[in-house]
Amino acid sequence: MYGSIVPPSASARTDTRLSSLPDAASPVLCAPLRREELRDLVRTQRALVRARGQAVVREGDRADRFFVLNSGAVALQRSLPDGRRQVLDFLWRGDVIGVGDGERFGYDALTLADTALCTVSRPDLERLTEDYPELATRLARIGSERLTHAFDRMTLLGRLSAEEKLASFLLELSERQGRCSGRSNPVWVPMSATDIADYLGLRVETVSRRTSAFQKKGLIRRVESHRIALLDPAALREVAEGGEGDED
Amino acid sequence: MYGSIVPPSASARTDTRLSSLPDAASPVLCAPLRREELRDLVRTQRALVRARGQAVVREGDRADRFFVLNSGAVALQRSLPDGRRQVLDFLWRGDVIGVGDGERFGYDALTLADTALCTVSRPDLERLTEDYPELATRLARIGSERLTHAFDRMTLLGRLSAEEKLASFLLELSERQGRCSGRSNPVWVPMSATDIADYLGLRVETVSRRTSAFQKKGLIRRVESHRIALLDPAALREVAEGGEGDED
DNA sequence: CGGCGGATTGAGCCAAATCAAGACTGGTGG
DNA sequence: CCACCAGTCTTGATTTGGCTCAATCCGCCG
Repeated sequence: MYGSIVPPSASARTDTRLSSLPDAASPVLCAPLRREELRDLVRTQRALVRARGQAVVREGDRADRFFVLNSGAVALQRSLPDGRRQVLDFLWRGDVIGVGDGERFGYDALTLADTALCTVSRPDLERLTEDYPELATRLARIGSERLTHAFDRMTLLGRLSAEEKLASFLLELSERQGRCSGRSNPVWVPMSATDIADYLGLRVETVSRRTSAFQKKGLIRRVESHRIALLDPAALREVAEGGEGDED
Repeated sequence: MYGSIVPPSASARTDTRLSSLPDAASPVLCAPLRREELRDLVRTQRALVRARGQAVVREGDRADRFFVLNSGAVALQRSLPDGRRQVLDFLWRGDVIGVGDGERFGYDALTLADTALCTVSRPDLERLTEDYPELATRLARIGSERLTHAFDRMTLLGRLSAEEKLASFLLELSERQGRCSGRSNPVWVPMSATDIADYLGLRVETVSRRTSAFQKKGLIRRVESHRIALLDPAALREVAEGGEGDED
């Protein structure tokens, strides 16, 4: 969107050595796994790093592995034969690829920035859930949250205006980054305007125009490369909920 | 849409006596449960019937029960404060409400026609999954299918034209009814045009216009009350996939 | 410094929304 | 049995939000 892709604070350290994982509390702050579970995981997991724009999984791949994001960002997406694209979700540190999926992945997963993840085979995870029943519960919760989020997204895509969509998107980014990394206000926006458009069911130009309009109204401010400050989250919330949009 | 709501073949027989359930193969043809599982279920399940337009669950209700549809049809939906509505899914005989949900339901479930369902409490179902581990697998599969379907729907809502949406909808109805009741061609359309519009992210008038256009092109024909014959499913498929739409 | 890909901005257009009548349907009561 | 009523569907006229097309502009990188 504006500037080069630089992770918010984690710097370029990719942090892929698995041995460092269980001790480091931070990289898995909102991951679904706990220390003792991770300790067992380490035996079977593999770490991997993907540069920006690489595929982690492809639609149709056998879903025989799970992935947990340590850093970076990933987009889940579907592509139509004629090139149209729908971004299904953006994934952040601690998010998981493969939970709640069936036999095969139903989407491509592409990195939006340099990304470090670790991966566990499905049989290994199944074995783990037997040793740690609470883990199964946690995974089920993740699945249900994904579904609830999918319902949110359908409502957004089907019924919100461009302005409402963009406001919702910014607030979602903020909320989600607050949960995962603690810093929710100058929001990290690693994805391109095209990615955002494909997430919201809009075109790039519309995203650009609405972003400019928000900035002109003083609701947001572009602070640096790929970062946006929410100057008036309350007003943004108002816009997102369908408030007239004429009160400035 | 046109005419009164009459279930496709099942007539008005509501079939709610639970004692009849385990023996009758037909009402649960595509249900996730098997005979022996159902036999145990019968001890704890309750049957209920809802007239057209009734709520089965409300958004925010504690998700402490599961529901299985025996007959009829249900819409899952979200409502925005200003009255806008998004239909998340239509449910048919054999479909389940509550699988993959978290602590609380994230949607209203309303009947589109007179509907018979049975319900099991969550603890009872959990007990059952211990006795029949395969049932847990089946429920997981249902959950993953719901998620995949949610991804389909996002793509439809975000990226398809009105014409493509409607064609996809008709084919989905046909496919789903084929799986559940065996009869896939004259499709049963129990929901109102408004419901369809809210499912596809369109307005009623647009649904009506596009339906008329399909009929004029000879792709479909309204055969009777709430039933539509797909005269040329291949052409409909072509339209749904983004075929130009000018070949008639 | 110059070129390239993505972002922005402008002008005009078009698909779907909106507004506004009617027509049909099913249900009700006389 | 029919007339009427309410709700839904259909069709037409018009508006409009977001798309398309087309220049730039800007930041990044070689």
